[in-house]
Amino acid sequence: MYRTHTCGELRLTDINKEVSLAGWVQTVRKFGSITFVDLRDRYGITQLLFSEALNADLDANPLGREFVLQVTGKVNERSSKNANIPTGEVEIAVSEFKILNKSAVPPFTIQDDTDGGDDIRMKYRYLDLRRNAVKKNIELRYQINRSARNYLHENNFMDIETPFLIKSTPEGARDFVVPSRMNPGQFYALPQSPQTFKQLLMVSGYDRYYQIVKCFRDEDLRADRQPEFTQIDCEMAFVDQEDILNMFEGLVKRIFKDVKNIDYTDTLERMTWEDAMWRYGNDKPDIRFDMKLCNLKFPLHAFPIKEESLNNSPLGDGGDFAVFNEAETVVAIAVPGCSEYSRKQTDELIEWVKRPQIGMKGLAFIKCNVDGTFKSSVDKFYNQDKLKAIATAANAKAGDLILILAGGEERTRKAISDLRMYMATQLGMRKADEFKLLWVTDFPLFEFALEDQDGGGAGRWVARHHPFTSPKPADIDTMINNSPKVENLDKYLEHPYANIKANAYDMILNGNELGGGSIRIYQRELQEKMFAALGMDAEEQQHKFGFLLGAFEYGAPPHGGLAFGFDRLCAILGGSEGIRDFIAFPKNNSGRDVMLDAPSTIDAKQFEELQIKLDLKG
RNA sequence: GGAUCGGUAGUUCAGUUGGUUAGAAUGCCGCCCUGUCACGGCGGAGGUCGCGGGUUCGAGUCCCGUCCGGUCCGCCA
Repeated sequence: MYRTHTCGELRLTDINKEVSLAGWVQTVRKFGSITFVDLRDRYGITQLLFSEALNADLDANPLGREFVLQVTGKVNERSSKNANIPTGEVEIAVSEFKILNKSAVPPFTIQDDTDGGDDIRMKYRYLDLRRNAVKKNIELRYQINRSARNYLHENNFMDIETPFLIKSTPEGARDFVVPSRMNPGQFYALPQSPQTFKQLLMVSGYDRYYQIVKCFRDEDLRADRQPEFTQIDCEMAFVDQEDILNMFEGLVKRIFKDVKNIDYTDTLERMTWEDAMWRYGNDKPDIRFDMKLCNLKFPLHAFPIKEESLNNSPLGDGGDFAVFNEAETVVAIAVPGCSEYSRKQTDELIEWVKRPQIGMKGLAFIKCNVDGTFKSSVDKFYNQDKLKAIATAANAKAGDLILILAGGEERTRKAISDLRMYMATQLGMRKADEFKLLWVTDFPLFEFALEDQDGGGAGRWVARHHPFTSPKPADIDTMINNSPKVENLDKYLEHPYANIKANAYDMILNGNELGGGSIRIYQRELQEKMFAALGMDAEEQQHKFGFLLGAFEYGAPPHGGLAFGFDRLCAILGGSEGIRDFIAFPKNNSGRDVMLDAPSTIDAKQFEELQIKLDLKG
C-alpha cells in the first residue's frame, strides 16, 4: 500500500496517527538539521518534516522538485501554522521515506503563478496539468459534466453513442476526412455534430437522447475555438419550441446551482433575432449592460418591422453631413459617463474603428455636457437642437458620450456592436462574476451567400442554422410556393426566402453563444424542398441524405433539440475568455498539438496500404 | 487567404539614437542556517539575441525574406 491518506485530508483531529502519503515534491526548504518538504497530490499539499533529531539517518538532500515520494510518519501539530492551506495546522514527522521516482528539473515552475508561457506549457502539458490553476478548470469541467448528466438522466434522456467514422456531407464547415484502407480511394468524414444520427434516433423512438460528444470541424481556430470540441448534444421527440426552451433552461440553471451555487431563478429573457440585431447589432448580445443602439438611418429591407422608427429619426432627411446622407446605415450608442473624454481618447476610439478588423472610415461623437450643452465632431453640420434630438433618440443623459458610425448596413451594424462591447469592456461593465442568460429566437431560415465577394458571379441560399431546421409554420407556404431562384443578386433581401423565419433558437450567456438548436423538419416533402432551396437536385439529395429522407417515410415523429458548446460553457463559468485551459490536451491556434507534434507525416507503408500517393500542390 | 503583436539565460522579461565584456528576476548548482511555508544569507554556473540575407567602420537594435507563437478578420451548416 502506497498511502493511507491523500495530501489534502489530514487535520488536527488526526494528530498522532501513523500515516503514509505519496505525492510530488512541491518545494524543499532546508534549515540545517531540519528540512521542510511540501508534498503535493491532486487533493492538496501536506508539509513533511525531516528532522535529524527524530531520525539521524534521514537525508532529505537528494530530494528535488517533482520527485515522486512516499513517506511514513506521525501526524504532528505544527508549532507555527499556515492558515492558507487546509492542512496548515499539521505536518508529518517523517520516519521513513522512499523516492518512488526522480524528476528532471521541470522547464517551468509548477505553481499557480507559473513562470512558464503558453508555448512551453503546452509542450509540457502533463506538467502544466499538475498546476492548481489548470487543475481547477479540469475539475470544473468534470463537475459541469456530472451536473448535466444528472439532470438529463433525471429527465429520461438516454446517452447513446453515435459513430465517428461517417460520410462527408460538406454542407457547413469543412470536414476532417479519414481514408479507408478497405475501400481504397474512399474516405470517411469525422462528424461536425451527430445531427442526423440523433434525428434517426427520434425516428427509432428513443424520444430523449443526449451525448457529451466530440465534434470535428476543419476550420481556422480562435481562443474559443478548437478543431475538435465537445458538445452537450440533445434531441427530443413530441416537443415544440416551448418544451425545448423550458427543458434546457432547466439544464443550465441546474448547472449554475450545482457548480456555482447560483440560484438563477429568473425566467430567461427572450428576444427575437430581429430585435437583437436592431437593439444590439448582434445575434448574441451581452445584456449585462444597456447601451442599446439608436438607429438613425437604415435600409428598410433589413428590418421591415421598424419602418416607423425611420420616420422619427432625428436626422430627418439627413441634414447636411454628406457622410450621413450617403450612408446606408447610421447608428449610435450612448456611452455612459464619458462626455469628458479628451481629444486623445476620442482619437484613440477613431483609430480603433479604423483598424482593418473593424474597417470603418471614421467615427462621429457627441459629448453631452453636464451643463446640458452639446459638443460634437459634427458641429459644423448640426446645431444644438439637432444634437439634442439625437441625444434624446439615443437615450443619452448629461455626461454621456454618443458614438456614431455610418456606412454599409452589414459592416456598420457589426462595427457598432463591436464598439459597444469594446466600450463596455473598457468601462468594466462586463463582470466575470455576473451571469445573464438570454434566448434569441426566430432566426432567418436562410442566408444568401455571394460566391464571389466582389459582387460578380452567382449566389445561393445557405441554411443559417443547418438544413434540417424547420421554417415557422406560417412561412411553410412561402417556402413551398416560391422558387429559390434569385433574379437580381443586389436585391436578394427582397426575395420571399429572405424573410422566412426558422424554428431556431440560441442560448446566449454574457454575449457568448452557449448553444443553439431548432425544431427539425420531419416530413420528407419539406426536407426535399429545403435541400432543393440549397441547390441540391434530387440525385444529390439521394446520394447525400437518402438515409434521412428514407427514414422520414417510416413514421418520423415531430422532434427538435439543441447542442451546447461544452468547452465554452466551462470557460465562461470558469471566468475565462479562452477554452484551452479547460481542455486537458488542446491544440494551438495552427491546429497543432505541440506536445505530440501532430499532425505529422506518415510512413510510406501507410500510404501504400491506403493505396494513396501523396502529391502536394505548390 | 488577410491584419497585427511577439521571439534575448532553463523560464518570464528589460535592453536608450546602431557603439566597451548583453542585464534583472526567478529557476538551477555549492556552502551556511532548528520552524519555514514566495524562508533567509553568501558564492557560482548559465546566451548561436528564432533562422537566412542585406545596410553599416560597427546590428539584439535598421531593412528584406523565412520559420515559430499569441490575438483578430475572413471562415466556423
